[in-house]
Amino acid sequence: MKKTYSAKANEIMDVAEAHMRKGGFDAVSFRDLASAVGVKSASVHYHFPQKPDLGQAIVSRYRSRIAETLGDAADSRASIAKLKLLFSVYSTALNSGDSVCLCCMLGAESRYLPTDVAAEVSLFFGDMTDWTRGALQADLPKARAAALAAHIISALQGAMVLSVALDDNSHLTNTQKMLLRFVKSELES
Amino acid sequence: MKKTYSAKANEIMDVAEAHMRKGGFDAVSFRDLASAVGVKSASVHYHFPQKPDLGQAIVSRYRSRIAETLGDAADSRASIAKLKLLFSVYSTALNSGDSVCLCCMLGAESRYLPTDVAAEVSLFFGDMTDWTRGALQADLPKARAAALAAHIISALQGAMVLSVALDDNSHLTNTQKMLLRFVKSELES
DNA sequence: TTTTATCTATCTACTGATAGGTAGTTTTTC
DNA sequence: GAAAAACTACCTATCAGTAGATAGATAAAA
Repeated sequence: MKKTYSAKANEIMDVAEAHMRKGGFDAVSFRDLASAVGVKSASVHYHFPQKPDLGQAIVSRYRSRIAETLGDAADSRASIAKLKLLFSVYSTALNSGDSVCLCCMLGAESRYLPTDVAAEVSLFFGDMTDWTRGALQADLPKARAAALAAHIISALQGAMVLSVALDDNSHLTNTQKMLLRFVKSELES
Repeated sequence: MKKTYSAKANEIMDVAEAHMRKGGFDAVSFRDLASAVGVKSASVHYHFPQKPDLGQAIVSRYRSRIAETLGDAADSRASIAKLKLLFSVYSTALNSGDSVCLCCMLGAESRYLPTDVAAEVSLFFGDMTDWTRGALQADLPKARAAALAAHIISALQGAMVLSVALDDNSHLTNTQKMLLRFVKSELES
């Protein structure tokens, strides 16, 4: 199901993704993208006929990339180790772009996005909570794991917002510490 | 320091705030605002000369409104009661607008906003973490209260994003339950 | 010969912003 | 108290800039 794109299309998506993370869906324009990758705006339309096509493609690619990094949530690694891997994905995202994660940005704008794009964003959050639930499931009752997983993803997303808004990435680190503390106490009980 | 605005200016701010919560700063246009309140776009410029003026005014008004609802964090109410009041502010915001809180939206866009607006958003998060820290300070060491407060605000913000993106407000409720559980265990230890 | 990837040129719609005008109200001055 | 000045809250008209999108041409590659 994973679509492939030409090198130029990927280059366009790279620029668009970085820009979208800072200012949202409307913040990227075909003209800006074009000049950033050295073509004309009509050529961007060749690769992505409409803007929602571009948006959906970016989010979809983003999902695959993270899924690949996280791997299988049901494998033999310890729950805490998996959690730390999840944390590192968020830390990397924040540090490597000086902006919130793509889907945090687009998620906030959900009510305003083309439906195809919003749907893909919704799938992303499904991916993340599912994976986290899977990572905790070995050590917790199913319902507890699900509730805890949703909470973890929420907290991480929010911590990115504060980190960016206050220009202080320690908010993400702080929330990761708190979550780890909480999860450990939950695993013990 | 609290600026006052005419009835019409407030009406403009109401519409702008609601719209900005859904699509961010760029999603509101002077023309749309004007037609929504029954004037011409030039008249909106009369009340708010430049768009950043409007943005800052909205966030500033938002801050005052919430500060008034929360009251004094250092008064005699119990910590847990104060926390529940904080939660209700977030629940109300989510339910009364079907969108994330204004500063969650603008906070994510921080890197893209006019500096005056971004600064005001940053003050909002300062308000919130300060108040929460104040609410917890009677029962916790200072540093612990500060870290916990920042975590609570982060988690609540993120839960709003998931609630909107997944069109399921139980994410906010769930995170509030988890936070309450965590805070109670911290107070006991 | 068809496909791929680009171009030029253009369209309509909308953006924030400004200049300058007009009633109606308030405040100041004589 | 009346006239003059100033202020408030709007208006019309317009500007330059940018948005997404399309039609049709071109050149190279498969």
